[in-house]
Amino acid sequence: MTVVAKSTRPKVVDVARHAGVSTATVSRVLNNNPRVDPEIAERVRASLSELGYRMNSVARSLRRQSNSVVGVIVPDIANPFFTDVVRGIGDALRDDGYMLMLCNSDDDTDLEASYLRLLSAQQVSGVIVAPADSLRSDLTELTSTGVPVVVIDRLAGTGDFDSVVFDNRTGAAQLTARFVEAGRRRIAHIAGPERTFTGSARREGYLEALAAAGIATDGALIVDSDYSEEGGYRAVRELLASSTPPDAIVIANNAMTLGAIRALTELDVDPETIALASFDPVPWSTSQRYSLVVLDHETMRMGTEAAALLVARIGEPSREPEIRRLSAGTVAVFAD
Amino acid sequence: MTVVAKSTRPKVVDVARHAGVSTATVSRVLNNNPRVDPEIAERVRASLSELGYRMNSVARSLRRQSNSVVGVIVPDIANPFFTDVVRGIGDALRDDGYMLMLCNSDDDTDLEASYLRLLSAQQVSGVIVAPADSLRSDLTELTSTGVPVVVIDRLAGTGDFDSVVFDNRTGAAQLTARFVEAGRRRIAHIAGPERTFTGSARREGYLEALAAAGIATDGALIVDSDYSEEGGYRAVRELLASSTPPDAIVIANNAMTLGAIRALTELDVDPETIALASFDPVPWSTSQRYSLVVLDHETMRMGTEAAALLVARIGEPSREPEIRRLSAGTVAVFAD
DNA sequence: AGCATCCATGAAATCGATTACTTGCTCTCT
DNA sequence: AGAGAGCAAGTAATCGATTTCATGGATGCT
Repeated sequence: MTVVAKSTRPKVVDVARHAGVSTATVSRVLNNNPRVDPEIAERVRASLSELGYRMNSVARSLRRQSNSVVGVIVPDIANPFFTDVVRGIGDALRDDGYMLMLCNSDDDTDLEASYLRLLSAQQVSGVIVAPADSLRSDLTELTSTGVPVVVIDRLAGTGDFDSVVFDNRTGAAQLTARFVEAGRRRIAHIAGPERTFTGSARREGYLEALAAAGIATDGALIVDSDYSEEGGYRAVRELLASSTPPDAIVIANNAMTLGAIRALTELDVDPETIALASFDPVPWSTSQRYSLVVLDHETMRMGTEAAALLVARIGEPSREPEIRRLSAGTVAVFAD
Repeated sequence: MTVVAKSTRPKVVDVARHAGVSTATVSRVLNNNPRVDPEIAERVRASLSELGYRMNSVARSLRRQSNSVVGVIVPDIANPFFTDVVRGIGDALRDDGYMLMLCNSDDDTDLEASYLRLLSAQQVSGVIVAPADSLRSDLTELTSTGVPVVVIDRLAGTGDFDSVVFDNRTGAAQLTARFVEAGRRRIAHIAGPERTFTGSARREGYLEALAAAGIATDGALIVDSDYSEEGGYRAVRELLASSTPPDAIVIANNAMTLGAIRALTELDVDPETIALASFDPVPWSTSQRYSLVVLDHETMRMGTEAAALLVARIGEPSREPEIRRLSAGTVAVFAD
């Protein structure tokens, strides 16, 4: 028989009135402050649930000057690599009571910058960012206002930030060496943009492995591309147009690998004549026609490590910045 | 030669002092209120940029009683289907100045409920949720506190919410009919959970198409599964163990399709003897061995429509709830 | 008994931006 | 000229929870 009251959210002051105590006491109960009479605490808790009290975190954040939100900026949420990383971050941070504010920079530095500003305005506790470019300058805006930042996947400028990256050079060298051991000699590389951290490191690893094996570098076997599916597609068509086509290709990321496979399929290249190697997870891939090995980074781990670094920095803002290099990873045979 | 001041973020009152005006005026300038002298506005803007003022959105949200944040809850961010939807939402809402708070419910109703509470506490402007289950009760907690909600992909309870869903029944019927026309007769169905909206609708469509074609339903050809890759794998092994195996399979989602392909590959089934049809995008898939058609929903559109509905409801909270049924989609030949 | 301690509790300030209300000036119209 | 409209700008209240500081009662110690 209760009258349906205008459903306005009860506030601490309402609870206080209902329980016959002050707002301070209610707040103490809400925050499990032990300095409160158990009996009164019980009464407050009763009022709390009777009135259906729901905390207003905005008010709390304003007063506490801190938030339980962490911003995450990735270049492309549709890329399984970043999806995995985000999952890792989310799972790890949930345990510490943080929520994620996810932003998709689309590899656009301006958009990224605007998200950084927005996140900073939201007073987030910290930001984890996979930079669209090597944009040290923009990140300093955050750090200068004291927002903890962790950079992932690609390093930004010098080592002033906590970072988590893979050992891309060694990884690329591993993949390349694998081909060498298998007797391949015309090993091509579809490279990521030279200006990107991962692109240049992977290229270096490839070159290094060739040098170590005493195989001469052939400029025609290195195609600069842009990490896109379409880029991989075009690169393969370019490589195969040669009179002396490659017998193996080390491809710098997963999207380009898909494009490469599409091109091979379209050109109906004999699977026997070519082998592929790629970086990053391609969990939804089901190609079984062409030989493909991928570097199995522990992708989610990049997320959990980043989360750990961020939590550490939030707890101790003056820590020395730390760069964690995750080992190159094991080679996973995807199709052979 | 400037002394590095303790980098404390300037507030409106600081800007006001610096520009020799009141905080009200500064606020008016910040909000582009036209009722302010252009000259003074200019002076304020100068102070604003000179001091490097950065809005504190938490304070603004508290005062305005609204936020420019929208919560999004999906069962699995790693699923390309939801990734696309989230992209659609994000792109659409960015234009309206909203940020996304992304939550991964992992198909766990409890986790989902806890996220709903958190989002509500964050005073988000609205929530877009793909329910883990048909959990009407939990969503009412949001609506009762007046938080606009849009339900996507799966309907929740009766039509009390704005929703965007695909016409799953018709879609399943289309896929099935396609097989019938191709002369297939033993058409199997790997079904999603009966209790899910999509699972039951897709099953109905399958049955409906068989009935329309006058093909008797064979219970042995319908395998109940759980939308997981592993579930699809097991289902195919079960179907193929029969003495009269199917010549086509309509599979209720993308993850199960991957499992199915894995099973077929492992069993080395002759691609000529079986054809597959599936729902939802599998953008990273590159299987070309088995014939596969997928229903090409406009997945991102589900996101943009949801965003549009949400914005409409935020603008007019008393709107009549609206259910948008996106057409079944066109059949896309993935590999044939 | 008398005084110091301790501690539960409450009153009120606080976080930073917005905005209802007020003030006082200018301009117009009679 | 004087009343009233119109408007820019300022003062102070406000959003809701937390927290500092003050208060008073109970306990312990000499």
